[in-house]
Amino acid sequence: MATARWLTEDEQQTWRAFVRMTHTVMGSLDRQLQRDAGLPHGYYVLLVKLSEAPDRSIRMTELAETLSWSQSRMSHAVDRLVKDGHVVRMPCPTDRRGSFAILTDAGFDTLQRAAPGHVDEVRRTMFDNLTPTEQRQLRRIAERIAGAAER
Amino acid sequence: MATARWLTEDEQQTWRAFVRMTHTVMGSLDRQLQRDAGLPHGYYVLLVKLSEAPDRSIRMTELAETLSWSQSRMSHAVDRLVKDGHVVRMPCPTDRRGSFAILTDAGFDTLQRAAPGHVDEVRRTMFDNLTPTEQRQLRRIAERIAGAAER
DNA sequence: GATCAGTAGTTGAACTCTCAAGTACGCCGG
DNA sequence: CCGGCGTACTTGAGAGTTCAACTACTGATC
Repeated sequence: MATARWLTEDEQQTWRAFVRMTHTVMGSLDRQLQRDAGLPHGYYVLLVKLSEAPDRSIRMTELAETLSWSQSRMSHAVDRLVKDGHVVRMPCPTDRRGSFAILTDAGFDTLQRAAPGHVDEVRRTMFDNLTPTEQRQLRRIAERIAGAAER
Repeated sequence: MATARWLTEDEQQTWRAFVRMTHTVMGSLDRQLQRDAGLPHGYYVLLVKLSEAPDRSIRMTELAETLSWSQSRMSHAVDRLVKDGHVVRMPCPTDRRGSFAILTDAGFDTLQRAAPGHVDEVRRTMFDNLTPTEQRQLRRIAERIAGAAER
């Protein structure tokens, strides 16, 4: 790569602002969810995915793929959620290697209690600071960048 | 908060794209730096800050404030960087409670070796996917959102 | 100069995430 | 029906982060 294509002053500023943005937004969110529901953001998303699935249950591997998590991470996370009573595991009847994670009623309750505060926090940190135009721009940019990484 | 202001479908999509973007970008960056320099992204930034400071040294508290880190996190991080020989601590002569973190030559070398790959990764995941217009838009949005959180 | 709230930093435990193995099962080709 | 390769997890150790003490010092007050 010889002498790398260095960042221009403007790119530098953009990059640092981007990093600050992600840390402030994700940090606020994590703290809010931890405080109000005792869950990190990732675990909240996990529960949301389960709540949206038929029978509130998803195979571990599929869940891991959906969230772009490693199987190991998923296994540890479900361990914790089982301990808390938010989730139960069920062996897969057709493939004895596999198992399902199933959202319990208690888990669903936690989700419902956490959701309003979560939405407020998302609004407060993001949408309240964006004009409709900026929101469209951000969506387009985010989809482009996230999409590019998926190849 | 009564019945919360729910997210519209469009906001929902924007939000999920945003989360995907931050995870893919920050994830790639962390993996790249971990692989090539044995450092998480935060530690890289820490070393960069030190390298930009007069005498390559900064008071612990000031460093923590600059990075929006807790003092505890800073203390643990510097522990690790000292073990690796990237940083040394020096007691503050005028305030015996305080101490400086100082970037060593070895730390500076690590930084210089890591920088080109890091810049490439930033380009690859971000700037290569943005038109100049989008880059301006992103900078403005990021500064706005990051700025709003600072009050 | 004794007191005492505040500041600077460290420490240890609990938690999450990653990475490398390990276990158990499914699915083949021979 | 039996190796052997791939899949679906699980496990354990190591590293980073947070949170709640805790130590040591400063600066202001009386």
